[in-house]
Amino acid sequence: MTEKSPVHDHEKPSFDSAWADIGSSYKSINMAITETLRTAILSGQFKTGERLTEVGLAKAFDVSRNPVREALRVLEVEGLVEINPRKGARVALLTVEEVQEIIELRAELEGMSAKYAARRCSDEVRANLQQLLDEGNRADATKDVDVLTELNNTFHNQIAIAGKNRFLVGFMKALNEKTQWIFANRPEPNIAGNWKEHAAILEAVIAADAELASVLAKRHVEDIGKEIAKATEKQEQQPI
Amino acid sequence: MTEKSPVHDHEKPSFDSAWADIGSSYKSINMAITETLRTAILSGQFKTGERLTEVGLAKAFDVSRNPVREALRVLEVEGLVEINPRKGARVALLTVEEVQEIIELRAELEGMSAKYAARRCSDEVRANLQQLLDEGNRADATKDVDVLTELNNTFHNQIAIAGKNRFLVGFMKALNEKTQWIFANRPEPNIAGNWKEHAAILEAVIAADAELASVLAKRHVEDIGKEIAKATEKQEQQPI
DNA sequence: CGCGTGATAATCGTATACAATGTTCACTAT
DNA sequence: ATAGTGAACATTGTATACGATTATCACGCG
Repeated sequence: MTEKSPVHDHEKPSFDSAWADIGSSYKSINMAITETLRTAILSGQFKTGERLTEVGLAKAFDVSRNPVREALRVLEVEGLVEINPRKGARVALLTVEEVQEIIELRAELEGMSAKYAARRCSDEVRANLQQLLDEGNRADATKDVDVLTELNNTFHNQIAIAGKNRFLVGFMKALNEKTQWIFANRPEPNIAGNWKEHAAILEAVIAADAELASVLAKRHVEDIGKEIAKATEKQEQQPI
Repeated sequence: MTEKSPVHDHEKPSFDSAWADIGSSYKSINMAITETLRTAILSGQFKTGERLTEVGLAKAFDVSRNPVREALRVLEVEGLVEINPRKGARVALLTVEEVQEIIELRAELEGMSAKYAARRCSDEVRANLQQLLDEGNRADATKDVDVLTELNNTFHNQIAIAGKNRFLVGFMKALNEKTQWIFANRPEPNIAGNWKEHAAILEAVIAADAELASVLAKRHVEDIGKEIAKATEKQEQQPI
């Protein structure tokens, strides 16, 4: 499924020693299935509410049910799958209230993250952010949409990482995924032209203006929320 | 393992209809093991870094390895267990930096939560909080430590719920668990006498003073952080 | 014609089995 | 003695098998 590192290197047998040491780029089937399923759900390939039977997925991936079960359990914790004992699993649903709550929280955390980033980013990180800003400005000038969407994605992650709080990074990753998921299940994503907002945030972070960065980042997400709200109204439905 | 609801009640066969309908208080073995393991880890029964072999746990619970594997995968997502492919699982480690980050984030989120709670709590919730406040004051007056620790736990959860954001509730639950875990792996928990801080927060929430509630809640967690830092210094070690 | 009812099929929960990989440790050569 | 080597053991990864529960659906009764 993936290439495995050929070196075993006689790493010290101690189980206690920092075993984050590589060697294992090995990916077990359950991990591969987890990732595949996750992206399939987030991209809308699997519709919300769609049933996910173990044998069905097992056949689709041509594996036994065990790795599938483990993947489903993981995705349940992540909130993407809903499992009912002895009933089965399905892609989770998102109510409009939950969508609002996701955006609300994401706005706060993005603001918090930008604040931290502005306060804490080292010269090295600052340089990276500056580079990201330059690339984005170029891509924005030339209307290079592909590069722009790519940069849009890295933007949020970079800000989060610059904030130097692993758990905040994790939470924001989860919320970003959910936002992506929301867009995948709504009409007209239609964002991507908003690099200027990102640029303003980056500039504030680079300038170490924590307060401004925080406000801009929060507002940025709230704008996204308005986009979603508009798109939702245009449709009718509730449980998506 | 648990009593199962005797009624089947001919629930409608539709898979799409709100199937959150009970019927299933059934708890599968993997869920039971997940919960048992989680509390064992959080309470410090399993030391951080301790190895968790599948066969070992399977024998301990007298089940096959499958439910154990699923439980371990779930706990890995929750951050309590660390799994390395083809190496095995062990109870996760917490560095001092991570402890700081947990507290930092918890302080922010607790403040945010209190702010939301103050803004949003309905009359009914307000009444519940008032009752919680009264009970706590009584227990504090009579130095009833058992009741007090109990109330301390419900306090944070109640505030979070009153904030009306499911994802914030989830995140804070995770962070609270981790805080509990930190204390379990440090000397002298030694808190429990701090009901007065809780009381002040509750009063602010009930009075709908969002700003005050937010500041008090944040500071409250920061105080907890100082307790932890003191206890940590008193020891020497790093990776706990 | 609608509604309970039982048989059948689909699906989940768990156990067992086996292959692949990793770890341990005695043994040998230097 | 120490470091390398390889065989035995331990552990994980995955597949298969079987029992238990749930869903489906045709059938007979009112």
